[in-house]
Amino acid sequence: MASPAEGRVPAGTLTPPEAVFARVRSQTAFEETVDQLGTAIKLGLLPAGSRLPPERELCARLGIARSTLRQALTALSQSGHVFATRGRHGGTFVSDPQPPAHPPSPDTLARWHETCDRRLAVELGVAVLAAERAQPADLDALDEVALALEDALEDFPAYRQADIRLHVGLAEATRSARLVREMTEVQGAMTDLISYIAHPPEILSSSNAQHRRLLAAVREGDSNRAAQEMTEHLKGTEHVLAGLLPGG
Amino acid sequence: MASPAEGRVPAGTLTPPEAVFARVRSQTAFEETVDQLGTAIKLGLLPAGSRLPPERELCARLGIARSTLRQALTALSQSGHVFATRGRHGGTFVSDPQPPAHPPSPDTLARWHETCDRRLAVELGVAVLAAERAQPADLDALDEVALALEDALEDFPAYRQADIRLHVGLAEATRSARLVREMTEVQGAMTDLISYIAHPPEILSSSNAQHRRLLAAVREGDSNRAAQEMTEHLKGTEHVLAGLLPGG
DNA sequence: AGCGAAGGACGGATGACCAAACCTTTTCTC
DNA sequence: GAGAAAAGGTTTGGTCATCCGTCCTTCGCT
Repeated sequence: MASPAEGRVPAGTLTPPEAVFARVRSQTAFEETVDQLGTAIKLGLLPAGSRLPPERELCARLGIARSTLRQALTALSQSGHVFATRGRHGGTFVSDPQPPAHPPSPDTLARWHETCDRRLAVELGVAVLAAERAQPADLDALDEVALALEDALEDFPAYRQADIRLHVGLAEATRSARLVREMTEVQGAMTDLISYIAHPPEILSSSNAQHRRLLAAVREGDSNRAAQEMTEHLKGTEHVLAGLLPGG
Repeated sequence: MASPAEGRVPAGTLTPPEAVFARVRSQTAFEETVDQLGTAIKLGLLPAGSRLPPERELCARLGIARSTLRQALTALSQSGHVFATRGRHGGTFVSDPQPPAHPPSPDTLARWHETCDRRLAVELGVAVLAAERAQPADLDALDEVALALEDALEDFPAYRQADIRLHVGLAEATRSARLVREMTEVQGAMTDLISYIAHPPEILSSSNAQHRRLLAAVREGDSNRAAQEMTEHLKGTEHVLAGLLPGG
């Protein structure tokens, strides 16, 4: 290496992290829109039957052209996730019921470890910040969701739905838009992994106990304990996955 | 709301999170490349004087066309961060010395809170996973960096440089490419905030004590304590920022 | 002298995205 | 019943980022 300024490389940094030259691949606006809206629907953040804002308003909010938004909506309607009606009081609506979910792709399955790692980071950050910042009103809403969870031990779709609301709600309590967004992305990825494995009520029940302890720690503003409970909670689902997925 | 399927919206989800309709803005490949390489240079991951891979190889690694890469390299060379020499054994090199850094933009300053939140999540996740997964070789390398930190109390640029190597090294110890990438992004954002504020040796010294405790916890594989030490460490810099930046 | 490896420059093809206008359907109101 | 209003649906044309391939220029090594 005959570089002009030789021999100044500190030991240990001779090889730059691979991340430096990693693929820089930006999705198109179209793809991002499909993902964002599709995930919101999949997670129930946009409930079945609900109406999306009018296209002319929505494209402004998303910061894209109407034609681009329409491409995304066309894709979502072809996959059966939304449908549109014309005329006054028409609009684009979330289908009810939703089409059956696709089984996870081999690619998704192969990267499940990465997904869990990312989830750990997001959820841990959320737990700590929520413990510091959650307002009483937030906590009351979260408690209500926790109650719904207790009643859904036998109905996994309903359970998962409430579980998502709990985790996203916790993220909202941090008042960080970024964390809310990352939480929804991560929950979307987790849903892809989770939906195809069995969830006996006993596991959901112990998961609920962890939820309760987590919320208690958040209510007390004890961020260390919140982080601890969250770690334990996540390890639980991770162990379940490890037992059922390849390379566990 | 005269939707076809009325009255099915669960209480508490009547208003979908704003994140659902948030701007979906993808950077261009050109911008992402400038950011990725620029950040790596700014952080010293690509040390001053070092040579980048040949353009024909680099564009393949980054997954972009050569002309796009050249746009990015042109931008970086116009800003003085790199320069190119032609002919055999020529190449693109990181400038030495680097051009002076720009002062943080008002926009960056206004969002410093968001940056710190994101940092918390990434670093916390890294701390926990590093405690679980770090190999003895990783730990030895990290200890070496920690030693360099001790000797740099009076020289902030050198200190910061070693600090970055410590945090990125910790991320590498998690074996998660994603976390390494997020760590570099976050450190880049933090550098923008940090470089323009005073850092008395006493603060750096107490920061070093936290580094030592953190590494000890990681070495013992005690992820809870690692998370705790990391939280404390980050709160330190956050308090310093809060005292000096608007809206603290 | 010439070969080879590097950066540098050009030109066309493609596709994503945007902007603006216009059409069609439906329902509400007068 | 005749608009008016509010929604989705359609068309068109243009801009710009990006890709791909080709060729040129420089310059150290053999």
